[in-house]
Amino acid sequence: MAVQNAELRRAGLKATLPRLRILQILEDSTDLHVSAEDVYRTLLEAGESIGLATVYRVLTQFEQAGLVIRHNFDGGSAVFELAAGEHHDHLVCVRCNRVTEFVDQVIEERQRRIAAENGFAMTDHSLVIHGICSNCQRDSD
Amino acid sequence: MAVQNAELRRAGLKATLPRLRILQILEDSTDLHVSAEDVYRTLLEAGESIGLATVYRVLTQFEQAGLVIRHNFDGGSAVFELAAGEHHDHLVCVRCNRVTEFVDQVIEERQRRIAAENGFAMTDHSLVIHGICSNCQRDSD
DNA sequence: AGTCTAAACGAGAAAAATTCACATTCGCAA
DNA sequence: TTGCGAATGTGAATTTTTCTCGTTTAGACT
Repeated sequence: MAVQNAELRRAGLKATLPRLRILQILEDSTDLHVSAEDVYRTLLEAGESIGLATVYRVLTQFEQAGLVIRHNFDGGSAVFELAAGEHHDHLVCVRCNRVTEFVDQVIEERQRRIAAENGFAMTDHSLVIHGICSNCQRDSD
Repeated sequence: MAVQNAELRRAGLKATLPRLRILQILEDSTDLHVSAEDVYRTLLEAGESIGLATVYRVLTQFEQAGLVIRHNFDGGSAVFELAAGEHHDHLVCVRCNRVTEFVDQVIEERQRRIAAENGFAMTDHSLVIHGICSNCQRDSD
């Protein structure tokens, strides 16, 4: 609990109760990628009375502070992931939506070069490979 | 006009008036990436009375038929792009939202390998590099 | 050309995701 | 512990997209 407190301070955010709870939920989640609704539901289940608007606000603040990364995998709703650890990209199963992470230094390097060649100061990038995961291939007709 | 007609047939779609008009708009657009609203607005300006729901329906059908590709660059609204030509990826300016396209065979190849290594049957992929374009860098304070 | 039928359409309501407005509450520094 | 500006909760508003359903239309077959 004191840990999260320090994390928020380091990010330049006041350590308010909603922020502490939401950060805790992100850290405790077994699922790497959670939506605002997921967080809100978890809060309700825990009996906390934190508004959905606050969840959105806090997640956006976390994103701006670099604590989390927002992904728009499918366009339905955005999902958030703790920014802890190094950068990575994603494989998303188009059948079951399972997400697998990977890192590839060759791709990272090419991206830097491509941005430079096009005069872009790269701030970020996102690579999503869509496909059918091994489980779903097996289950298929 | 007969050209679009044949294109729709080839895609397995009836050549209805709304579909012909929307396909034409996509082909005529100077902007490579247009939203459903963009298409709708263009229709209104041309005095056509085609409903917004139809625009969404048609764009989704076009996507399923492989005529267009849908992107969720920012999460606001989806944008569509004619699927004509070869696959490419995107550089998006975080300031002005200008989009530049690029192709990199090394990255394409690595992606195929990564999907295979993870047991994924790759159906698609999308790589977006975010950054500040040269124009916006110059304009900056 | 005329007729039929399933598919497609238009309008507006509805749903889903997200943001806003504003009165109240809270964190924290003095 | 008190005060103030920042943050929150509620509920309404926006934005984007989908759904419903009565009407129209494209294309096959006279």
